[in-house]
Amino acid sequence: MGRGKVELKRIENKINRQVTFSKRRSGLLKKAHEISVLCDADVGLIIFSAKGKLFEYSTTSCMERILERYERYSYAERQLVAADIDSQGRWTLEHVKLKARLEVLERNQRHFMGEDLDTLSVKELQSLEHQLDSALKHIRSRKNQLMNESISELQKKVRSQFLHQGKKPTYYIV
Amino acid sequence: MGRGKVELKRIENKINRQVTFSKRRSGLLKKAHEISVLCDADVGLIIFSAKGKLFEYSTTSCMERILERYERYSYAERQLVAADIDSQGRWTLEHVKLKARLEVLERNQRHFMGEDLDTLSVKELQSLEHQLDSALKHIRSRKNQLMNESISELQKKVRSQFLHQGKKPTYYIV
DNA sequence: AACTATTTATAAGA
DNA sequence: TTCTTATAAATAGTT
Repeated sequence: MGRGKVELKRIENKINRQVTFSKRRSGLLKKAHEISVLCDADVGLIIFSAKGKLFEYSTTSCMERILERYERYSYAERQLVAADIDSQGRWTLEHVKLKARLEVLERNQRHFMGEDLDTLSVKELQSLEHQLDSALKHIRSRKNQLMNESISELQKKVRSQFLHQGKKPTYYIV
Repeated sequence: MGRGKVELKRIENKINRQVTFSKRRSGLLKKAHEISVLCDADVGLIIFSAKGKLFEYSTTSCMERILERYERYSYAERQLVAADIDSQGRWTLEHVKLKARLEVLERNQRHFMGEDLDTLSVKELQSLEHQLDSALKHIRSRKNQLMNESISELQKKVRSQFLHQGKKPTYYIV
């Protein structure tokens, strides 16, 4: 659709690729919305640009809802092949949901701990790296804040001891 | 795109709706694939038909991977869903165990993401810091390994082109 | 499941 | 980036 045919392969020119991404992204989101309205379907669409920026659409405006539904569906497919979920009732559903969720979290956690990295692509590793970098910044900042607070607290104590009891203050390395 | 314009609202005729769903579904999946190839994007698409049948596409052929990446991005929302699960829960022993584990994992995960640090002591913060530091080392090392492998692969290709076709090799910055 | 008249998406150009 | 426009592609209605 356009002045020329395009081959289905990565667009080498960076500018072009970015422009095409922007155009096709909006087209895709639009069509996702259309099928969901016209045909009463439940759609979830996640797009990460090459740079890692996230775009999303979901019918219910709640992606988590559809992801859960997906997890449930695919987990059920995997684990309960022959089982009839309906006949086992609500407990099974809840259970399956929890377990699916747990699996995702556990896998995630391993990644956060630098384990189980073999299945990740360079792109995914980079995303993880940035996330951890940013987390470390927060952690260090909080740690420094706490340490500074405790230093101030100690200094205050020492000063008041000095003033009220006429003792010579002793300083500790903290 | 067709013999007539269509209004953006649910197609009332059931047959029509189903046919349109089938046509547009394949169009949507195709376009999702195209943008991912052309523009180097990572796409996950989930479609539930009105009847509840699942159709899906994901760039890496591994939906779980992209969902995880998504979860990492939009962490805050997950908390709400977890709360939702809690309120619906069935209090069986198994459930209690699963949920306890989930809670621990989720709390942990927040810490790994540098969130919710207010309740941690200096010592705990230091331990977290070291853990993340070490995780980052693993991640970077794995990333570098993958990148080096792909560089070697490319160099091999370039060399073989040179040897077998008598072409002067061209070197790119990778 | 095919066919085609039209609409829609979009590649290239401005 | 945004708009314009020629053309490719998708698809609504039909067979």
